[in-house]
Amino acid sequence: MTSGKRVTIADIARLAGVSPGAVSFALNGRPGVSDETRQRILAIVEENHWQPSSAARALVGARANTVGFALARPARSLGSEAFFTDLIAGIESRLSENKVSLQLRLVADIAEEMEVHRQWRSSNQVDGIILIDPRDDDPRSDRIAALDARAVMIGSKPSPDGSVPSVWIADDEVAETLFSYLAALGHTRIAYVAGPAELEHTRLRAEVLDRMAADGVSGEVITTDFSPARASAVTRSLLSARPRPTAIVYDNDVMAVAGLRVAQEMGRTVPRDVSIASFDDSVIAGLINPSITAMTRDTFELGEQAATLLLQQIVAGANLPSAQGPTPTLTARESTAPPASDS
Amino acid sequence: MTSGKRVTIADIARLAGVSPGAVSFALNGRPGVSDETRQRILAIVEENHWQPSSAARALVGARANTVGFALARPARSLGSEAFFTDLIAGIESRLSENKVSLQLRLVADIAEEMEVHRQWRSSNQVDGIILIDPRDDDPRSDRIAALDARAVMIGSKPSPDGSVPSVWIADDEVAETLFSYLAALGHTRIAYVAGPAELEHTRLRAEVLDRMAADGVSGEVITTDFSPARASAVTRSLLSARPRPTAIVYDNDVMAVAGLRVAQEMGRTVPRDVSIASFDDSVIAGLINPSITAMTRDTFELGEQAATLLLQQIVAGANLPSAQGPTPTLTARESTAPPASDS
DNA sequence: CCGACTGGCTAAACCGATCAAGTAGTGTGA
DNA sequence: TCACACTACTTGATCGGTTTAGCCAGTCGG
Repeated sequence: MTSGKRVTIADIARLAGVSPGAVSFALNGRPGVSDETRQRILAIVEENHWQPSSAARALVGARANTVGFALARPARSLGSEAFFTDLIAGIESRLSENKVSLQLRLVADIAEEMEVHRQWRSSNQVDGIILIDPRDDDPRSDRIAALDARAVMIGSKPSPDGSVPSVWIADDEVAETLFSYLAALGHTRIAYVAGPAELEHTRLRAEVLDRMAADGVSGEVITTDFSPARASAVTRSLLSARPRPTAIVYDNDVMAVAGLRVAQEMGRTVPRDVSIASFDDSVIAGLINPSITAMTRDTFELGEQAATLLLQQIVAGANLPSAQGPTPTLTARESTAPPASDS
Repeated sequence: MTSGKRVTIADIARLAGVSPGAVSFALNGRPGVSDETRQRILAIVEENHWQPSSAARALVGARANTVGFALARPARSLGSEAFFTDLIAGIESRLSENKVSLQLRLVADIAEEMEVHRQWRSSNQVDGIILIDPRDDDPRSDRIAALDARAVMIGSKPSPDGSVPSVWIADDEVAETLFSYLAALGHTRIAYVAGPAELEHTRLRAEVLDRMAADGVSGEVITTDFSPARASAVTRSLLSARPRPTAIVYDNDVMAVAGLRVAQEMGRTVPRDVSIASFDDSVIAGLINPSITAMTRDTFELGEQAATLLLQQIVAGANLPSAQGPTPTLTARESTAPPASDS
């Protein structure tokens, strides 16, 4: 049907009997053409299926209708975490509504990530950038400012003024909710099997547990590399110790499942002998036997909110304030109960 | 530091004392400049951190160094399947090595998918396109040909000549492996809890089970919408029927976990009373108690292979033959055993 | 009745690369 | 010595939009 040649603004102009400039004015809703002419042009555009060339637009510095996301994580490990798929799906879902595409790129480290940001910016390939995994003294924030790019950081707290605004989840509140729930059930010895120590949320959650010593809860924090193997080993030694914890909280659902299995292999009944909970929820956590108590966070919505903030900033052409993301809620399931009176 | 103005080929030309055209020749390794001049130009390029403008390149029809992937799946459900994250990670991993980006877009249906393909093509935004979920009489193949675009289909069989080449996983062989394994254990009544009937691999797998009637295996196929709720309901009725199956195979791990739980709730011991297996593996499948026998496929590598084929086609400027993807292997775990002698 | 202003449009420059065509300058062969 | 080829460039067109400057006709104010 429609053969090779692409329909350009010049074609439309010829058909409408006006100049290319006039067509551009009409299309972009700016003054310079009469309403009558505008309607005629728009009709012809419609009729001939004209599509703007994003390359040409990008060249003159207009919108690229694309947002970039460079991810500095090991590619092989991404799949085991539903987090990223949900996040990306959420981001994309909001972007799609606005006919904006997502440019995804896996990079080795922060240095390469920043290099990619520069390329994207300098060639006008993206209108905005999404950042994740904030760290202390993050070099990316300054770089983004130097590039004069719009961006959002997905993190654990509001950004300081002048740096990249964030969409954040209050990890301390999340920890407060889960640990308090266990304490209210009567647990006084709680172990927290965490991720790597350098992650911000690990620190925030551990601090909450520490503070609960005031309420008579003795907490123990063990950091891991997130691997199920480590989780199994840690669980085994926790349950062999004396006195042993009556509740174990894991940083994610995969580790919790691994821990649950170890407990069962050691002959403990969950939740009678030990309660188990996770900071991360998933479909599986609710299906397993016993189902696992977890903090449910709406990662999809987190992605949507980040995309929304970014799009708003792009339209405004300026930074906007940080925004709090969806608040995780406690989903109590079968794996938690008051501790057995004897222990 | 490096302030606003972007470094263009004209800047480099001025610094090197040559014309912009000469710089272009030097950069693209084509004849027309002396080796000496070329070296000088490249040094200046390096020194001044010149970066090509992809917009300008795209405008003249050169490579965009981007590959497009429009996904017609409900955004909310993507996260529960590790498949997509792994696939995308695999694709991206190979693309990154070649400094190529992935343009991801979620769309509502095939019509919108094709519309996006047209936009991408007509504005030279992507060099190639990835397709997934082939269907009978797929309209996308013709459209891709009309756009004269490079593409790969991720599917279940080699593509017919002239259409979009595929990277495929032999779903019939996969089914053969798993069903035969169960038959060899002594199972003669096998149920298959499948996905939607319109998916190609559902049909292929079901056909394999049907053919096994010749070997004395009576199979039953129940299609679902992939939801754990349906899987639970189906499992409950399967295990209440008489005679009931001694083995149940699920299309993915989430459904298998749901089925396992139902069996346990009904007082059946797995695998003594009923064997359970899945066509899809995951970390969780190996951690759960009992761990679930599954067909392990290397989705990451599948993505890598698809990206490789696509990149090769882009370089060649022509279609290449379909290629077989990584062969899934059986991972036997605790959830399968010979059927109890009585039943 | 003249100048200033305004609405509606055109012409042309521009963005940053690629590439075909053209032009010096040198060397080669008859 | 002239034609010819070859090297090493330069010039200028080109892609498809956006945008500035300018033109013309009509209107208004004084």
